[in-house]
Amino acid sequence: MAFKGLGVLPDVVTYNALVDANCRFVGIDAAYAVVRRMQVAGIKPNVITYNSLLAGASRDFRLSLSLDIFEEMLELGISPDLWSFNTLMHCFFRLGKPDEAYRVFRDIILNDLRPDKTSFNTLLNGLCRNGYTDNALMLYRNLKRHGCELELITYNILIDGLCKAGRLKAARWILKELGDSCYIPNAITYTTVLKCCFRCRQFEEGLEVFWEMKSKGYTFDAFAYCTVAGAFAKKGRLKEANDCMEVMLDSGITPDIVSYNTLMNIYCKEGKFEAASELLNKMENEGFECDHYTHTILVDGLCKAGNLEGAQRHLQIKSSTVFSTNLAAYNSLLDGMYKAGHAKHAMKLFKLMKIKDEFTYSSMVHNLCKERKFRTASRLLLSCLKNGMNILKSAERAVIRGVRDSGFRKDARKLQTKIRMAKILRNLISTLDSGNLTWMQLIDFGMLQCKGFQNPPFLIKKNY
DNA sequence: CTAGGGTTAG
Repeated sequence: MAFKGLGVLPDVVTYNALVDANCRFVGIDAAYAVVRRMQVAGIKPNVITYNSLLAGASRDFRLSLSLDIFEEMLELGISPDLWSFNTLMHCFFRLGKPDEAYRVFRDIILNDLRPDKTSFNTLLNGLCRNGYTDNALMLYRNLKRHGCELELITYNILIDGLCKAGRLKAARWILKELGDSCYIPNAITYTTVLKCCFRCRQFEEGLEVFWEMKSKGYTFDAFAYCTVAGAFAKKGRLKEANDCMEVMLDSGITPDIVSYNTLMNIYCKEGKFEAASELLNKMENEGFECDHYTHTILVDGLCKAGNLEGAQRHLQIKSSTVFSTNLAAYNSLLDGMYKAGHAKHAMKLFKLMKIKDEFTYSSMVHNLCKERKFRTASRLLLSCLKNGMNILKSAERAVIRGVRDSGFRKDARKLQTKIRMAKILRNLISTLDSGNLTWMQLIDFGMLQCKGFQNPPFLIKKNY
């Protein structure tokens, strides 16, 4: 090895740096190769080595690999520390497995490790992202009540989670509490609130926040610029969206994949497909991999421009590779087909689609109503609700109004009752699924840990 | 070595 020439031999710290760098910049497999090499060199990996691997697998959404790494760690006699558990918990939450994540949290306690601020921040974020905003709020309140020190990041997590769940009032409340705390909102807080305003169609308020952020001298990064440009683009204010991105590029920020996607979206909406294609080349030259946003933006843009063949061709190329499950792109194509007058083809595609979501159904229902096919529309609407999904309120209204106005007042009333029943059933099922009871236990138990009590093993045995 | 913000489809 090169080190030998210097008379210095690499030790575990050297290798750990190498493993972590490989995880971040090359890939988990390359990192694993380093681990094999260090074992050959007679150096034993330690908990830090494995934590790096775990984080790498988690970043790549490779759940089974994370579990393998964890198991391998145990087999080697390396006992996982709090960081290992935090990473694993985060991994499960990201994969939409809150119950597994909860089990990890329990393991932290069972292993006599005290959850730290990161554990609770990860927990709060994971709860929000998996539809447990109420529990997240409860946890936050309890943490506060017990005098736990909160961090700015805790507020940011909650504000974002509540906004994304559409709970604007609660988000505002937390924002107010942040104002009363010892923290000053940072750029992340501002971007979060900005995004929230745009989501709730409070466009002017969003721009006000934007100016306030500027006047307070916060440095704008790609996150802030793309949020604002994306909002402008959605509103159809393409000139302003373009200007925003120009300012960003002029300020010397190197565009990343999201910035390029934002630009691509603007070009497609402007109908500038040549510029879009040039941008695509530029991205590829700079070594960027197009992600499913890029492809969706292109497919949707082509559909809206009336180029259904182009969109279909693009999808076919991509579906042979990694994008066979790009639901958003298929939804775009479905809607585009219908709007272009190919109702039969659209229906065929709809039936072929194995995965559907509320976008799929809402778009179909809207288009069917325009065609005055209210029977089919109401059938689809009900099956959407029965599958546990939401449907756009406007789609629901269109069907009911359509049935009623075509002279079937009784049927319209019947449909309304059916919709109500389907919704009640859906909510019941989701309450059962959420298993609120375990979460309550978890939260009460978390309090004891955070308050500064020693681990009470008797309590663990009693409760679990 | 772990946690937070940005881009797509009705």
